[in-house]
Amino acid sequence: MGRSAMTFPAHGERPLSRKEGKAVTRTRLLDAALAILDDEGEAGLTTTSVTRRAGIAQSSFYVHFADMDDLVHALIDELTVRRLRQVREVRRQARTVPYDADALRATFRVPIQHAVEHPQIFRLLVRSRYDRSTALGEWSRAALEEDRRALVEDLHRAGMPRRTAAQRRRAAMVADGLAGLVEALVLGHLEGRYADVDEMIDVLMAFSTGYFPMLTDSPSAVEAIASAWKQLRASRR
Amino acid sequence: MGRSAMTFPAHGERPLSRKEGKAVTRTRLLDAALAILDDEGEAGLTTTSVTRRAGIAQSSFYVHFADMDDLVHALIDELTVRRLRQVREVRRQARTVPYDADALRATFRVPIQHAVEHPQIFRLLVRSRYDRSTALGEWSRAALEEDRRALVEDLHRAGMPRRTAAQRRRAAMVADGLAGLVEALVLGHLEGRYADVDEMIDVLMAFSTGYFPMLTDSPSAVEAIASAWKQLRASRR
DNA sequence: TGCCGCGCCGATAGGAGTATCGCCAACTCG
DNA sequence: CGAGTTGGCGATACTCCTATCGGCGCGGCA
Repeated sequence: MGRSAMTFPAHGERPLSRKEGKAVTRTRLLDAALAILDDEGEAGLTTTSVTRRAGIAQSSFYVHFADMDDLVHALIDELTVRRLRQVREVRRQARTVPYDADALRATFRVPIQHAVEHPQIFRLLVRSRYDRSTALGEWSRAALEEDRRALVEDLHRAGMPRRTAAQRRRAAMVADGLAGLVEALVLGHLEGRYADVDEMIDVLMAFSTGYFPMLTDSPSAVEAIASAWKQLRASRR
Repeated sequence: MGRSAMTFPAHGERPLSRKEGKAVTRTRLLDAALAILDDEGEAGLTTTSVTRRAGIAQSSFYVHFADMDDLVHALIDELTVRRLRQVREVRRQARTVPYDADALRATFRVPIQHAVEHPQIFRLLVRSRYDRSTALGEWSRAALEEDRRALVEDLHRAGMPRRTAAQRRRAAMVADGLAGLVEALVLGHLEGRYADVDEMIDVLMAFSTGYFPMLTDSPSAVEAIASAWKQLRASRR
């Protein structure tokens, strides 16, 4: 065997070409970076730690990336591509079926499944929004803002009024609230507290009935909330 | 003036005693640490950056703390004391009045006000939960778990059934959901999207009506959700 | 009033990380 | 088949951070 300490993953019969080998190493560096961000946060992300986890020498880092910023931007590009695929599926789900219980359940299920399948990406997204001075922080805030904007459009399309600034702000709050609900339960799942995704969606559906009255700009919105309280009081006698 | 580069804040007429001066410096170091965690995250937290922001020499750090871990634990102790005061107020609010609309609004308002008054602490709490390998991560997860446990107790006391593991899990999901709702809207406020706390609480109240049927372990819980859908469909014809 | 304690300081040694340099071996292509 | 390319490597210079050392000046106390 040559000088290299690298061991490639199983790759069929023939050895990798130079280009293929380089691409594999680059992918290992990106995967290593994502894993370290998940395990140790930005403080642990160094060329030394990334290359060690990727299984190459520290100086080999600079064959693939100009510096650490370059790696982080490459990671962001890759995460953005993956999220665009996910968001496209969520958008399709939200658009192609009428607004009923099954449709709403499906619009909850898609992001939950993505988060469950890619927990490192999910955690990086939700934790990075607090980073003030990093490219990851900017990426996360932009992604979450785009999610909110799209969800607000869904709510308006479903009937939530949008004529005044207060109405649009109300819709944005509902969108933020829905995202906060999903995030909280997904974290519960990832932290091992809730195993059953359908049970999670049941609770999300229950919370969601709370904003239904807002889907019509009518007195019934106020009446529905009053009615909910009345029913609660009645059921407790 | 003596050798020290320090400038004390205004402190009435008389100069500080030695003990007072030492306490002031220690407080400046803790405040500087919290500010740096907020601005730059754990990666920016070094003895050099903390002492520079506190306005003392780097080597003076070791007069007050054994090392950086010592400072972080001292910060955690201080944040824990402050949160105990806050949690006590929330507990009092949740206990001393009957379960009605005004009481529920108040139980939302207290944590929102604390977060709005202490945004750095709020952001540190919610961001640190993702830290796997830090004392701040452990502190945050413990604090949020305690919040969830107390909120679950509130829900059970308000009537949510607790006989089976599924019922307790359902209550925990509702508690997590409520926390997720509050956090999402508080972040919206801190990020400048929502200025009016009462408007935020209106939306929280609306979402909350969604879990009301769960407060009784009766067929009406299922009927209420079905009724909500029926009302939605009726209002859209 | 004088000595001691101590909070602050600058200088510094050692460690960790970044980025570069020069070399090697193997792949690629004409 | 041979020259050129290049991905990987070890060594290293430089920077930044941690932690210690010794000194200074001033507050505190007997």
